[in-house]
Amino acid sequence: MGSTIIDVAKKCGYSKTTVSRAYAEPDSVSEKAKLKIYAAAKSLNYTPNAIARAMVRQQTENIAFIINEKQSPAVLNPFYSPILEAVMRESARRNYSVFVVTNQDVLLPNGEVYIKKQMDGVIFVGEAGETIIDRLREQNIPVVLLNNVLDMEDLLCITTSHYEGAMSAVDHLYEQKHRKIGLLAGRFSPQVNEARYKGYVDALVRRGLEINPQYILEIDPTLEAGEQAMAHLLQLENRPTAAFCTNDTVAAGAMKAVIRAGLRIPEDVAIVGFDDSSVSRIVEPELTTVRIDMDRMGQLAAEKLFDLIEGKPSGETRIVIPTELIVRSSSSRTQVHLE
Amino acid sequence: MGSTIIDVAKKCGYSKTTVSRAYAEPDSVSEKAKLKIYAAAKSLNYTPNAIARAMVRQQTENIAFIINEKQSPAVLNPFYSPILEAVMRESARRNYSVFVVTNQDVLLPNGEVYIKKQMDGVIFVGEAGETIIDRLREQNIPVVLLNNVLDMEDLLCITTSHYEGAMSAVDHLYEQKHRKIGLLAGRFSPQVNEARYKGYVDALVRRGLEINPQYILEIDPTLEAGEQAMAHLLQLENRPTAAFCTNDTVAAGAMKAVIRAGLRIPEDVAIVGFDDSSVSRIVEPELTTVRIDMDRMGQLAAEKLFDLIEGKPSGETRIVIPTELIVRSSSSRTQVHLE
DNA sequence: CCTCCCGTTGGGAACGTTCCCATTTGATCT
DNA sequence: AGATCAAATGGGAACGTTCCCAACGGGAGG
Repeated sequence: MGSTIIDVAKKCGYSKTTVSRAYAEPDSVSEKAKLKIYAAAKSLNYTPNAIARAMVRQQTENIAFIINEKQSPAVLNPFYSPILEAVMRESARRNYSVFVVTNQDVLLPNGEVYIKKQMDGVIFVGEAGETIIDRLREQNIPVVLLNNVLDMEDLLCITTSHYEGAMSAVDHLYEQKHRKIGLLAGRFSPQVNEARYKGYVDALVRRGLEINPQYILEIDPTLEAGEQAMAHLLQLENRPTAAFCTNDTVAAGAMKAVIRAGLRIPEDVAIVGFDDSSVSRIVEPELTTVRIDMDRMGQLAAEKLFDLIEGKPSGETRIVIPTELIVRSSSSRTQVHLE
Repeated sequence: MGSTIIDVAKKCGYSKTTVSRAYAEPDSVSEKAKLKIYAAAKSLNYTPNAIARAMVRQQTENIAFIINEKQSPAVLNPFYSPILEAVMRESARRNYSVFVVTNQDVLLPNGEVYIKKQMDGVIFVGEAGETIIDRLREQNIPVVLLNNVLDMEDLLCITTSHYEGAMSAVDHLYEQKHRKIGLLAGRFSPQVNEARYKGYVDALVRRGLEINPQYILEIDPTLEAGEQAMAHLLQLENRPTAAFCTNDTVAAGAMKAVIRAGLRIPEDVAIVGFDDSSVSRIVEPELTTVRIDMDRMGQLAAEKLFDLIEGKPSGETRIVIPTELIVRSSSSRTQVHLE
C-alpha cells in the first residue's frame, strides 16, 4: 500500500540511510541528493512512517492531555478549552501531537490504571490520583499536574492563586460597600474548594465582618445549582446584597435568579464569579470575575513538560500563576460605560 | 528501561509468542500459562508496547479529530465540544484513542498538506479542502466529513438541516406575530451560510412578506459582532421586532444590545439563535434556538468511521441530522413559567 | 495400538525506520 | 604528489511486537 523508504531509495539511487537522513537531518545531505530523493518520494507518494520512527527512536512525539473529572460527561467544559488550546499550540510548535484522553481511557473498569499507548509525556488536569502518576513514572513518562496539587517527589504542579483570587473578589465587594456577602462554593477538588473558601472567610474576617453560615452554600458547579442556591439566598429574611461564586457558570446561574426575582444587578445584588471564562462576557450585565490566565497555564505546562521530556530537570515543583480581578458591570455600576 | 515481551517470556518460561497471545487473544492460551505470564509481567512492570504492535499490525488504534477553522484561535469553541465528546466516548468504547488536531498540524507553512502521524481514520470538521482529503485517501485513510459537504466520490458527509432549521426559526417568529424580522448571519462555511440564509428568505416569502435588505447583516460569528449588529438594527427608523441569529453566540450578543438599549426581550424584541449550545441556557431570558444534535452527530461520525476502518463500505454519502426548534423565553413570553 | 485431530506452544521472519560504524570522495595543505 | 581531513554516503543490526508455519502432546475413534 504505502511505499517505504526502501522504495524511495531504489527509485532515486541512494541508500535508505541517505533517504532517512534527508528527512531527519536534511543538513547532512547534499542538495543534489535531496532534490532527487524528494522527487522520488513525491512520485511514489511516500510519507515517512511515524510509527517505525517511534519504534527505533523510542520516542513518539506524542503527549497526552488527560482530563480527569468526576462529572464525566462534561469532559470538555469551557474551562479547560483554553488550556488545551495553549497546550496544542505549543505542541504543534515542537512538532508534537496531542492525545486528548479522559479518565475512562486510562482507568480499567476494575479501577486499575492502564496505559494503553506510548507517549512521551502527560499533562494531567483535574482530579489526580497518586497511583496513576506512579504508574506513569514507572514507565518513565514525565508528568505535569495542572490545577491541582499533589505532594509527590519531583512532581511539578501548576496552579493559580485561588486563595488570593477569592480574597480579591470579596475585598472588591467590600469596597463596593457590601457587608452581607454570600458564597456559592462549587464543589471542585478539595484543594481548590478549601483555598477559595478560605479566601472568602479571611477577607471578611480581616475587615472585621462576621461569617454568616446562612450565606454559605456548597453546591455542584453548574448553572442550575447556582440559580437555585441564589434563589434560596434571596429568600432569606436578611438577604445578602452580594454573592461571590467560585466559578463563572455558577455566577451566571446566580444572575438568572436575581433577574427573575425582579432585582437589579448590581444595584440590588452584586455578583462576582471566578475563572473569567467565556461565560463572563456572555451574560448581561457582564460579570466581574477573577481571571485565571488559562493560556499561560497551558503554555507553561507544555513548556515544562517538554523540558522534562528533553531531560532537563525542572527543579521547581510548584508554580502558582497569579489571578487578576476583572471588574465589570455585575458588581460596579460605574464601570458600565467605561467599557 | 521498560521491559519487553521477551523479558516476560524468559521470566515465566514461556515463549514470546505465547506471551504475546496472552494479551492479544487470551482465549488461545491455557489458564495456567496466563497466570504465570501475568504474574511475571506484573513483577517486571511490563506493559505491551503499542508502537511495536502498531508497526506489525499496520494499525494504530488511533483516529484524528481534525478541526479546521479559519478563525484559528477559537479552535475549541463550545460548538465543537459536544461533538468531540461523543467521538471520544465511542472511540474509548472501541479501545481507540483520539488525536485532536488543528489545521496547523496538518498544513505546512507553504500550504502543502502534511500527514505527520499514522492513524486509522480521520473525522474532519469545519472547513475542508479537497486536497487534504485527497492526500488522506492516497494513504488509504478513511475520512468522515462533519458539518460540511464536499462532492467527492464515496465521501461520507454528515450535516444538519440548516435550511429547515432556519425556516422553523423564522416560522416560529412569524407565528408570534412578528412581521419585521432581522437576520444576523454569521460567516461560516459557504454551504452553511447559504442554507440558513435561504431558510430565512424562503420562510418570509412563503408567508408573503417582503425581504428588507436593511434587516440583513452578514457578520463575524462573535458575541461582539452580534451586539454591534443588533445595536445597528435597533437604530433603524423602522426597526425590526425580532431577529434570527445564525448561532447562539451572536444571539447572545444581540440580546445584550437589546437589554442595553433598555428594551425588553421578548416583548419589544424577540431573539432566536441556532445550535442550542451551552450559551442558550446561560443568557437570561433563555434563548429560543434551533437545536443541533451534536452528540448524535459525533456518535454517528465515529460509528461510520469505524465501519470504514473495518472495511465495511458505508454506501451512503450524505447523512442529514434533523434540527429541532427549542422554544424558550427569548421569543415567547408564554413559555417563561413553563420551564 | 495406531492414527487423527485439536488445543497449546515455539521459532523465525517481517513491519519501516534510525543509528553505529565504515567507506568513499574530493578538496586542502605541505 | 602524497597525506590529511571533512563531507557525504552505505550496510547491517536493532527497536518490540505479530503472524505464519511447524511441532508437540494427549484424548478419541477405529
